[in-house]
Formats: sequence, structure tokens, C-alpha cells
Amino acid sequence: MKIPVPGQPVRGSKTGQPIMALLDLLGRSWAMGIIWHLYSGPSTFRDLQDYCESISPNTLNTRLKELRECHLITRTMDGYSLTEQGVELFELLKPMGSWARHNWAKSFENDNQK
Amino acid sequence: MKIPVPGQPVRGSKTGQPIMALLDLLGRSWAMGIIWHLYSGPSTFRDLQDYCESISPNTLNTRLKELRECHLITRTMDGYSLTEQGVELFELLKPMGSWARHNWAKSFENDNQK
DNA sequence: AGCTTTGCTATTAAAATTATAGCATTATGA
DNA sequence: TCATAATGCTATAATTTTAATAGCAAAGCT
Repeated sequence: MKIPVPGQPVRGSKTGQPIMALLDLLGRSWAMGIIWHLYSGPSTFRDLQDYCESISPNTLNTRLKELRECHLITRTMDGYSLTEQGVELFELLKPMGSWARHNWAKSFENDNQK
Repeated sequence: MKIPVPGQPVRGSKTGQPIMALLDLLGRSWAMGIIWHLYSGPSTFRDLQDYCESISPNTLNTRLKELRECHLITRTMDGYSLTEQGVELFELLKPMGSWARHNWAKSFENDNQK
């Protein structure tokens, strides 16, 4: 799969609008999960495999490469970790966590009719 | 593909933590793009097809079903549109747009080495 | 009655993801 | 020092998603 770069054609935008490139990148399996997890600290490849219960090593490796080329993660002596930009992005993702818990999840409680 | 419901096993969480269910849902092709687009107003099925340049009708339909079952979009007389929750989620997604443009995209400008 | 728009379904092909095994380093430990 | 374990993967094949394309039924003009 082509790595989405702002300014170049990506899914959703022939001109590669940054937000579309970003959505393309993040909308791949496990991408956001990896970022989410790395915020709590650097992880080894195997840590990530454990965290992402059902990811295959191929996919994990592909995702890591993409995220690295897109400047969101990097390798350190302690394993993979977020770059400054990665942290910035996480900060934007973060509010989704509380919204999911406090608002979104609640709306499923009355889903027993159907 | 199983529709991710908070409280039930999803990719990334056997207990279905809300954020994981949300990331699973949004991390599917075009999901965030659809939400992004619908914020600008209700769209018909065909509008969405045009917007999501390369989506197939099957995938679009699948995604629409998922987003509907997860209370993020709904059908109105004008076509598909965001629910209140969908709007809330968009508001959380929105900052990513300016960050992508003003911060993230900039970091690619010096990527001509390699 | 014909033509268009809309919201799909069906079918097939291509691509992504998973599952599983396993290998080459580099510690670690006895 | 030699075995053992941890790490970061690659290879291969099976499965699942997604895309491409055609087309149809229902509703709305004209």
C-alpha cells in the first residue's frame, strides 16, 4: 500500500490534501492503536505484538515503516516510540478516549430493542 | 467484518474498551472520510461515492451500515447525515485538519534526501 | 411512456491482513 | 563458553477486505 504523503494523491484526494493523507494513514489497521499505545512509553516490536492482540508481524512491520516515514514514530534504544509530532497527534486523539467512554459508549446501553 | 461495539471484544481489546471499539470502527477504509465529508452537509449515496473517489459501492454501503449502527450517521430526507454524536466526533476530528496542514505537512518539505 | 436519479446487490478480481513457522542477531546466565 | 531467551524481523499460505464493474428495482420528473 502506498504511503500517504501530503501533497501527493492519496485515497480521498487527488491533490493530497494533508488531512486526507493523514486520514488515509491513520485509517489503516492498527495505526491509531499503535500510536495510542506508544504514548504510554516506548515499546519493543514484541510488546506491540502483544498489545495488538491479533496483528500479524507483517502488518505490524508495515505499519511501523509507514508511521516512521511519516515522522510519527521513531526507533530508540528502548524500542519504538513517538516522535514529537507523534505526541502532538496523540494529544489530538486523546479527547476521543474520554468521549468514547463518557458519551459514545453510553448510547449503546439502550440497544436491546432492534 | 464485525461491527465494533463498546463492551464487546474488538480488535485491540478483548473487553471492548470504548476507545478501542472506536478506533476499530474509524480505522476502516473511508470511515473517517465519510464523517469528514458529511459535516459539510447531508449527502446522497452517490454524492459520497463521488467524494470518496475510489470507494466501491459495496464498501460504501458496508461502512454506512456500520456508522449507522454505531449512531454516528443517520438517514434523512436529504440523504445521509451526521447524528448529534457524529457531529461531536467530528468536532474532535476537526483539529486534526489544521494540525495536518500547519504542522505535519510541513515536516515533509525536507524529505528530499534519501 | 420514457429518462434520470438513487440506493443499492451480484460477481469477480485485486489487495490487505492474518496465521504460523522460523531464522539471524544480540543479550543473559550458568 | 555454551545453552537459552529475547528481539526484530522474513517467508509462505490462507483468509478477509476492498475495488471494479455491471446492472437492477423503485421513485421522480417531463
